[in-house]
Amino acid sequence: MHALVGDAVRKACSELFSVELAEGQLQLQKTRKEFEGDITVVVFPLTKLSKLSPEATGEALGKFLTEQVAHVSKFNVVKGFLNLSMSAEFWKGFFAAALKQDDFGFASPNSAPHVMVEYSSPNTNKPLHLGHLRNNFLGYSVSEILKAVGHRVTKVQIINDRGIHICKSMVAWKNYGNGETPESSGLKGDKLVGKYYVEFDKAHKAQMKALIKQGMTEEQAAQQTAIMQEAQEMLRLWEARDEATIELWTKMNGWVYDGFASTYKSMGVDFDKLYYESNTYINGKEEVEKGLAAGAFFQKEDGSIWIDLTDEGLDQKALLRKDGTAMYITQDIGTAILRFRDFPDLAYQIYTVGNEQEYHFKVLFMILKKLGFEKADQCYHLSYGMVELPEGKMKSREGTVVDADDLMEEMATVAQEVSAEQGKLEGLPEAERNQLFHIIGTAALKYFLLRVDPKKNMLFDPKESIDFNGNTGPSVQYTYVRTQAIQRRYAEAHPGFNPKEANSEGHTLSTAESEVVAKMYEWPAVLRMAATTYNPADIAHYSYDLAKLYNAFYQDHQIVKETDEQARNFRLALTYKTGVVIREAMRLLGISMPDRM
RNA sequence: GGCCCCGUAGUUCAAUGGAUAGAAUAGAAGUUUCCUAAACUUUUGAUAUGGGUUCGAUUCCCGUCGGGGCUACCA
Repeated sequence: MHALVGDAVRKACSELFSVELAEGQLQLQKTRKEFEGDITVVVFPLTKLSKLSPEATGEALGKFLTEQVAHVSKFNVVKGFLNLSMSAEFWKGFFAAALKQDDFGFASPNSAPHVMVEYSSPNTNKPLHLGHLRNNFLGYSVSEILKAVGHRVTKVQIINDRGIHICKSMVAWKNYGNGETPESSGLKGDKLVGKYYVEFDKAHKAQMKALIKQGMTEEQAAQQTAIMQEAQEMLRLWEARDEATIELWTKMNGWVYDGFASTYKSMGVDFDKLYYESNTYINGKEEVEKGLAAGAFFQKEDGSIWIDLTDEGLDQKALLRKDGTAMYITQDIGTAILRFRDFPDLAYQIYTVGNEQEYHFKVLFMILKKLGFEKADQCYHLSYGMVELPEGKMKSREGTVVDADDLMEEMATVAQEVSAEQGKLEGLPEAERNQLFHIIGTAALKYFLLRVDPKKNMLFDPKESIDFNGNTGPSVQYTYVRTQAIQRRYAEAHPGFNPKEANSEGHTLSTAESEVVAKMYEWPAVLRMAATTYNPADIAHYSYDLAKLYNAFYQDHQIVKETDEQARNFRLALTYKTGVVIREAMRLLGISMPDRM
């Protein structure tokens, strides 16, 4: 429609005003719903060419377009806006074509370049929390959206399994754990390890207090506590491959992975390949050595290796410690290069990481460039905002962290309560019901987190449970369930009915019907936009809009009971296709559709 | 201190420089002898502030005020 009208307006301008439109002078937008029409030409930019008032220019264009262009049936001019209406045949023709196209809106698989999407990337010393949920849902959804527009996608995560943080948990477990295991305690593995991370912090704080009393400054004390020294010693032992340390490390990380696996399963996300920092940090060290030899980096007297980014307006940045051990950024250098080596056809990679690390990635990409890495420009930081609580940022020390498992479970409970209130699902076996509650609960959560522009910070209030009414996941699910229920009902009396084949040639579309069709028409463009901006929120909003229009249509149209065969066939087809588009759109958000609820 | 991001109905979110700033929720008023009311209909209510650019600014530029983040030989 845009292309059709765009070309026509260009032609009109050259014939009416004898000028060629420059890029940017042609402005087309969807007509606002207060006005009559489907597509609007913004006339202001054209007045300079036409040398007429905005109104007169609009009238002239409108007259030309309705007379000369097929499918443009009517026009009206309001101020400087030319509203064009497409003909009924245009909408019916579009719907008939879309109906038969099972992959309507989607590009064919592997028709676009191979991309890698990194997300999740947890530390292995504590359980996943609300921030990880936004990260995982976003990364998973962006991957699905990229696949939908034809990319081959490899989903990965880098597991931060190495470093002082895990050593802290290890020391605390060794000192205070009495051999406790997930089996003996009944705790999920990641929760158990997280518990000892907190234990470490407690002991460390207590020891600091004592040292400060003896006259040390806070900074000194933080370095000097016995337990901190022990953790640092453990890190040294780990890098030296000390057998007992590696054994403990392997065991505790194993517990964490078991815990994560169950959380990921509950979230409905997965990965094609895992990278472990404990492997990639070695590559990073090698790359840093190479860079030093090539003169990209420099070494300080104490032996530490740095990069000078002051020319770029940034600071100097350490890349390797004086004792030669790797830092966070060291392994990131190695990982980036390793990934392109693992997948030679990789066009680019996307890092789904919070916006507090924007500086880190800016520096990382600059380092890669200085190293002469040819794919340095093919790395993109998909930066997303934090999830804030009413009292501000989540802080594990203050116990204000919202745990991922707890939250998902709570959402399922709310789903159960809502369902019970309305007396639904009573005949269903318990296992099936619980599965439904999980599907509905996670839908509410995913939609809540994905409907917001990823770049923006957002607020979550744990005291107010996430809504199930209005612009929410369950509400969209409900509409889908409605489309399925109607089709089931019709099939009872008419087995073998195929909405794709049913004849509705003679049916004239009502306003509500054509609004649903017009919204459906937008789907391919919405999907492309979401893919180019890495923004699942576009898809969430679209799904809700479509569901809302369908519900309005449903409200005052008979479907199964409609006596006119052509009208009934059309409405059944519309119901079928709306269901398909909603299901596919929500699938791209990682939200699955129940058959009933 | 320096750098970056954000201030939109009571609240949570929308709005490629375009029309009368949209939704949801909360508040008010309605709709179930008819395919599931997690729905539908009506209604109240907002661009922090002062300038500038523009035919036109929530959007772009500058200042002020407010909020957040980064600025480790932590990850």
